[in-house]
Formats: sequence, structure tokens, C-alpha cells
Amino acid sequence: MAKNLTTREEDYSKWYNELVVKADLAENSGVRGCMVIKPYGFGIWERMQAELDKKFKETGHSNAYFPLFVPKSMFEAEEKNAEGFAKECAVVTHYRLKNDDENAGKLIVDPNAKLEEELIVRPTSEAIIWSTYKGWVQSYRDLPLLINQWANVVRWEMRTRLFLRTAEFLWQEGHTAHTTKKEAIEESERMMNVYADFVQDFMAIPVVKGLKTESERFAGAEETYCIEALMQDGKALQAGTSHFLGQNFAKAFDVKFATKEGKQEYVWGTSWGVSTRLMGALVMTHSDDKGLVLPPNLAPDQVVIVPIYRNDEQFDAVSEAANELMAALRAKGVRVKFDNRDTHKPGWKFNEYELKGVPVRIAIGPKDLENGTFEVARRDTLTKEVLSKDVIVDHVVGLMDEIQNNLFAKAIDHRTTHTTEVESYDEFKELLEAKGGFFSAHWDGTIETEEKIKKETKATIRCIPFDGDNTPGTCMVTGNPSKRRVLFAKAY
RNA sequence: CGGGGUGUAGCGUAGCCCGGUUAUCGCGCCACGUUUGGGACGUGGAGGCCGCAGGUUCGAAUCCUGCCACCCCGACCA
Repeated sequence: MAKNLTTREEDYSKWYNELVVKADLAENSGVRGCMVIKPYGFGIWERMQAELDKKFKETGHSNAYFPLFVPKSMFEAEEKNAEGFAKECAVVTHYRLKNDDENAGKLIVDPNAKLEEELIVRPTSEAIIWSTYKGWVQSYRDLPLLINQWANVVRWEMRTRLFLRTAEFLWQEGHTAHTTKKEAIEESERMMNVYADFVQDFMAIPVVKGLKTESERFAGAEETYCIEALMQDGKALQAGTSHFLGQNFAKAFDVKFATKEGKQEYVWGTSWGVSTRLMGALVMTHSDDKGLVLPPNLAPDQVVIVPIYRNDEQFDAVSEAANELMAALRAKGVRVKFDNRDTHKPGWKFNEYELKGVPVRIAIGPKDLENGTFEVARRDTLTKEVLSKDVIVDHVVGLMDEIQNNLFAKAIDHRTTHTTEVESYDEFKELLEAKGGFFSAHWDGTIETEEKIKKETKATIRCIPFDGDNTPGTCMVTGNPSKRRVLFAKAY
């Protein structure tokens, strides 16, 4: 393992790539664009899953699982959605290999084993799920249908980066069906709020809730709700989306229900998802030049205890104190690891756990035993203090909240100082390059203007914020009337 | 998918232009000893289809062709 990370200042994107690999989150695999998520990275993802899954259950959803493959004819049933994903679909055309007669030991695709109908590897599951819902829904009594699935999906991306954009990624996708438009819209908004609460409270990442413009909307949706986060380098990252699908999929897959009055009506749908991309957001929001910084809620190990000793007697004495402390902390619900490996020195371990972002490190040595103290180091502030036996447990328990809150506060502060209200297009262009971040500006609401801005500056409208400034004004580009300010940024 | 770059031990690299002893160095790894409060030191050792496949040549890490993977810049995207 190399000793130092490239700094964010030197090369932000290199820093990110190195950090993800060196902190043991993930690595590239022998398969183009596909990553291996390593145990440490997967441990963090599992914590996200557990919390989200709990929230989904609390809001009435149940998990189910649908197939990885979607027959082409089924996939293309909802035209807009199919078109939107067409360019990035992996397609299965054959079902068998055979020995290559001209090349001993090699296999070739058996030309006689061509599928009658190609199978699309799901880039998202609306098609297969709605074709299934047709059989599940007959009456208003079957509604609402509130289903979530944890799955992998494949989108054949040209340029990939670990977690941020990979050809295969893990996510959850919720798919619901409702009797009324109002109920479906409420569901879309509810799930956007569930995501926002999760990302802010659990991941300590502040987000802006809003609505996507028509051009940024999910293909096949009537409306896309989103949460947008701002990374340390001033680029925005879409952290989650929730779609109101109207009756588009119901009509495409003929999902109708009998109302109380006995009339046949199409159901109203939603879908919503967050992915392993959140891992990228986590890294780019909190981490520093020394490595990963994890909020306590997500850290697989919240506290690590490092023993310091010169001989077996000291090790035994220190271990006893460590085990005692570990038991006391665990009793309070803190996830603690005692690193009693004799194969690495304390200094090596200190660096290792800083790289891996463990929130709190406690060192115990002979001096501490003598004085009845512990050395406590915080990963978020990189500060150390010596605490007495009597207060250590309460203090560390308190640190969990304190660090979680501090990380969120720091991220909020970064976003506040990197959100700029601009009045003119010149000012926008200048500050976009000089400063980056979010820009709150007036826009005339047309696709043409949005396109022009995107072409000229690479910035896009991240969202029309819900809690933004709703006072009318004039578009910074055309001078035409604008109903409200929208949020611009360069995005991942 | 277009342009550019890279690929040599687990990691980082020298050598490649200008083909020719046993492929360089550092980290890591293994053994033993001394060490242990911020990435220890000494001694000894192991580890290489020079990305893969062809070709040119008496001879290829080095030259040529194709392929694969990764990185950067575009187009596309969560």
C-alpha cells in the first residue's frame, strides 16, 4: 500500500479513484466497466440497505424479486422508456456455447442456439414488473400495490468510474400502483422525502429536494422528483430519484382495475430508486486527503481500540483494559473493534484506520493503565484528547452523535458557501468556472434556453427546488419572464 | 463510440526511441533477531508467460499488427 494519497487539490478525480481502492471499498474487475465491491465497501452498503429497507417497510412496502432478463417485445412496450434506454442495453442473443473445432480448448457461441427473441438485461425493471402487475390487479381492493426490489441492473456506459458510473450496479427500485393520480403523486413525494431523510440523517449529506425539468426527466415518467447533493469539488450529484409515472405503464401493459362503481380504469404508477452511487456521494462529501471519513451511522466499525505495549505482560494488561472498555461500549450499542494484531505497529494502525475512515480511535498503553486514562482520536477533526476511565464510555457514546452532526454541519456549510445567486449570464459563466457549486438563477422555462446553457457551459438544471425562491424575475439568458429561480450546476 | 495515453513481481517504477549477458530500483511479502505512544531496523530469502495473441528477426520487454483492460478529453448517462 502506498503511503500517501493524491491530494484533492492536486487532482480531485485521481484522489477519488485512489481513495476508493486504497480504503478497500471496491476495485476494478476483469470485466469492462464492472466493479468488485470489497467486504469493507459492501459493509457500508449493507448498512445503507438495512436502514432504507426499514424505512420502506415502515411506509408499507414489501420486497419481491423480478427477473434479470426482459424479452425485447416486453421491453419496448412502453415506447418512451424503451427509447430512453435503448442505447445502453446489453442483449442476450444465444443460450449455448460449444467447443471450437479449430481451436482446441476454446469455446465459441453456438450459431444453432440463437434465441427466437432476444433478452434485454434489465437497465431498470418497469417493463417486467408492470407486465406482472397486470395479473395482480383486478379491483380497487388490490390497490395500492407497494413493491420494492433490491437488484442489480446493467447500463452499458461508455465511461465508467467506481461507484459513480459502472456498467452493472446495485440498487433498489420501488414500483407502486394506485387508484388515483393524487395518491400516486403523494407516493412519489413521500419516497423522495424518505430518500432525503435517509441521505441527510444517516449519511450526513445535505440534499436539495426538487423537480426535474422535462429534458432531465426519467423516460416514461410524467414527473421526476429528485434529491441533489453537492460534492467537495463543486459538482452536483443526483443522489436519488422518484418518478410519478402517470398511467403510461398501466396503458402500455394494460393494467386496469374495477372501481367501486364497477368501471374499468388504468392504475397510476410510481417508481423510485437509489443505487451504489450513494457510495460515491459518501466519499466525495466527507473524505479528506488522509482518506475516508465515515459518519458513525454508516461505519462498519465506529470505534477501534489500538493497544500499545512493549512485552507480553503489558499486552495482557492493556488487553484486559481494552476488552473491558469494548464490552462497556458494546453494551451501549457502539460497534467496537479491538485490533490486537501483533503483526503491525501502532503507528501503522493509526494510518490504516484514518485511511478507512473509522470515526473514533482509542489507544491504550502502559501510561494509560498507570493514569487510568485513554487516548481518544476523532477522525472528523483529527484531534486527540486524553480522557479518564470514569468518563470514557459516556464520552465516546456522545461522540457518535457529535461526529455525525459535525459532518452534516460541515457539509451544509460547504454547500451554503458554494451556492450562489446570480442575475446575469456573464456572472453565471464566470463564477461557474471560478468557483463552481450550485447556482440559483432565473430561467424562462424553455428547453431551448436550457440546451443553450448546457452547450455553452456544461452546466445543467439540477432541479426546480421545492423550498427555493419562488419570486418571479427575468431569465438570465433571454430576459424573458421567469416564474422562479432554478438550481444549476455541473453534474456527475 | 471518436481522440490521446498507459499496461514490466501484490503495489509503484527503470529499461523501450537506438533489439543482444542473469530485466532495474523502492515498498510490500517470507524467516530469524532486535523493536512497539504516528507508517521500525538489521541480516537472509522468495516472487516475473515484460497485458494477451500473432508477426518481423539468428535474437523481441524493446519493432509491426490485432485484441483486452485501465486512465484522461469529447458525445451519452443515475
